[in-house]
Amino acid sequence: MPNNQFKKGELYSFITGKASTAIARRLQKKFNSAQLNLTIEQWSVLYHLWKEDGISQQELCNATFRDKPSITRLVDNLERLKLVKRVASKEDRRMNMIYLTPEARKMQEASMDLAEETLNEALTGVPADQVEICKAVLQIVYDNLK
Amino acid sequence: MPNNQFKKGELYSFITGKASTAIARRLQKKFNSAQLNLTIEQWSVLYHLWKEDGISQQELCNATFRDKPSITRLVDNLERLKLVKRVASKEDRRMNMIYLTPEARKMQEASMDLAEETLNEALTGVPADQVEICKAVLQIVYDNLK
DNA sequence: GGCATATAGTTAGTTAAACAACTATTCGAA
DNA sequence: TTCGAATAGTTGTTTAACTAACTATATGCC
Repeated sequence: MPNNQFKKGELYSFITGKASTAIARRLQKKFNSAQLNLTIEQWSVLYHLWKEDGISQQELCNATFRDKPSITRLVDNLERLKLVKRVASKEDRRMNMIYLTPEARKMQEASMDLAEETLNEALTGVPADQVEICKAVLQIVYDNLK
Repeated sequence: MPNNQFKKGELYSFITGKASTAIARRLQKKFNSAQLNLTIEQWSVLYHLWKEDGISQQELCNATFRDKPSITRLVDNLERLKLVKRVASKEDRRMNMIYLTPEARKMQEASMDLAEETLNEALTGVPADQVEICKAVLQIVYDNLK
């Protein structure tokens, strides 16, 4: 007897990710109000570049769980916004190393503060230990499927 | 002291919904393999119509947590696939009532089985009580933000 | 060295989401 | 009763995901 047999009526919100959609929408609204001219997807790329830039598009694919065409277009748009620069690698000319511009660095603190604020709003009233369980379950789900 | 103060390094996967994205991708692959010519978004609309059809587009907006233009286009595409029909309401001529075609009804069982299978794969190794906690947390998050 | 294969990235086409602006119909209140 | 506001739905624009097909460079094996 499988321990997680799902009843059909419960499938929908798990699959459609209502909660993460709601979080992303709230964060986008905060960005707009704060005149931060960024989409959530662009922010998710910058998020990894703030930790380390000068990485390849392929590394960004892995970090952000996106495919190569998606990263190509996101980097295109970030480059048009003058937030990143493609620099051809010296060692392997197939690779573009992606570097942040000073403007992009300036956006880190404000946007991370808004993201933190959004999550705190989202998790209001949820005990910390349940948040931990939820995060762990979502990580297992991700690992099971990737 | 807020009980859910998030450390910045933990934000990303919560906001981007890695887990639900992975579930949706897995389900889409199963649909494709099974020759079910449906996107996950189209399926999510049919999902509600299988419970009750003859409802308005606005009711579909509420049920699927989408805005009106999104539903207009999804219904456009479902109509092109001959899976639904728009019928102007007699009582209120502003409204389209959306009805399933017989072809759409035929797809219910197979697609729901694949969805159930996907969720069971996703939740392999997760104790049932932790699944329940996770669902409850995601519901609270959704309610906090909507 | 040369050729098959793998890897990095781009381009094209379809589907979808978010937002703003729009039309048509209905409702409600002076 | 009519005029303003609310509601139902559509259209246009931008951004993004996914697939498939493509170019260019690198690697490895003979």
